[in-house]
Amino acid sequence: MGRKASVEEEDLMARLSAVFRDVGYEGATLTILSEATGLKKASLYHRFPQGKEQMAREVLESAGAWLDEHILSPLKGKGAPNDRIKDMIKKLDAFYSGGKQACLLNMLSSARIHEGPFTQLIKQVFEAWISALSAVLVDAGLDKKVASTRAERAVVMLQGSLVLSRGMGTTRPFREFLKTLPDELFGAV
Amino acid sequence: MGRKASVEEEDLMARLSAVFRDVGYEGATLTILSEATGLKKASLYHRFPQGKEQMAREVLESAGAWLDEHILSPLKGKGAPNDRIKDMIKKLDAFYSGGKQACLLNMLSSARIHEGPFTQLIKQVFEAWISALSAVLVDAGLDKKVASTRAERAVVMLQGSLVLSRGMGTTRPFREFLKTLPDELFGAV
DNA sequence: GTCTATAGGAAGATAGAC
DNA sequence: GTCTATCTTCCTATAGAC
Repeated sequence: MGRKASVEEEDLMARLSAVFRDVGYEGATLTILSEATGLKKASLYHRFPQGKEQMAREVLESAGAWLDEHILSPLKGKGAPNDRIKDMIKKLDAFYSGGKQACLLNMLSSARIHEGPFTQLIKQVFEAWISALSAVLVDAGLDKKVASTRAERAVVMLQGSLVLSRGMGTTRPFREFLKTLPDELFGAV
Repeated sequence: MGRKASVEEEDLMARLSAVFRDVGYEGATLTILSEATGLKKASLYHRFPQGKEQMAREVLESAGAWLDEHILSPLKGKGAPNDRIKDMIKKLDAFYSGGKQACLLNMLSSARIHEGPFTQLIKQVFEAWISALSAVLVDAGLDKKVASTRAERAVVMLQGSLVLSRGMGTTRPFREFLKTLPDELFGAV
């Protein structure tokens, strides 16, 4: 881990990411991105020769890598399934700032850009997420089909709770989602 | 119903709405809106003197009114709760084109616009929706608190399933949501 | 690698004819 | 009410100094 990404690089990505998560691809102007990073436009173009599209793509790739390292890998660990889920919930809470920050996957999948270079990447991240969650449930003894259905439903509820949290101006839906997630997954309803 | 909105007016709103649902507020340029409606920019400004912001606001109000008339009112009808939900599901399927079209409430809540004039409206629509759903569940004999929780969860899953459908390039999550909705609401899990 | 300055074009918005 | 033509502003992107 951290094999090549320096701290400054990670910080740069985090700042760019925050903008895209706030206002989406079209809403993220170079002026805003410049202010958020402290780098002038020309400096951003030095780092990202292909401009905003490259920024969004690298931010998305970076988020995918972060998810893989901090969420999906631990999910594939060797603790009890219930503990692994609890660990994930803590990470999710931090990653989405308790429901105050939106998800890149949602905010970037509306890009008006020509047939979306993000489309495939977004799809892959969703699939990897569902797949990893499903594997944990299979470990917990659930039927493969049931595990798959519940894993996808968990991701659906994560996304939906973030949408409602933003739209209703309260983090309650997201917090409620995190609280009920173990039961939703393991079926103790 | 239909007390003042002419057919052409409704059609205009539907076309504008389709654009905002596809590409969001920032992504919806006047050029795109013009092409989608068949009206030149100046004609759009004649109808909407305050420009794009007014278009988005009226589209949102129009959608709220549509929801109220075609979804929430029938939900408050006098049939069996289960039938009322089934009726809603049919309407939702049509309204979201089987999961192919996104929700305005999600696509417009990212508007980079100054503190969002849509914020309050979006919140109201979410609340009205949850409230109406909750009332049906209370009619069905559920505890008020439980009804409220499940109603909100249904809206969460609606939004989440639309996000996943768009992001994964398949309407399956949305269709799956519609299929399981009655059980999710009435608790026959 | 970062900056100031600016080019070039697309965006939102308006004037005025019909 | 709708149009063509135009204005102004903002945005993306580049040139070139340091």
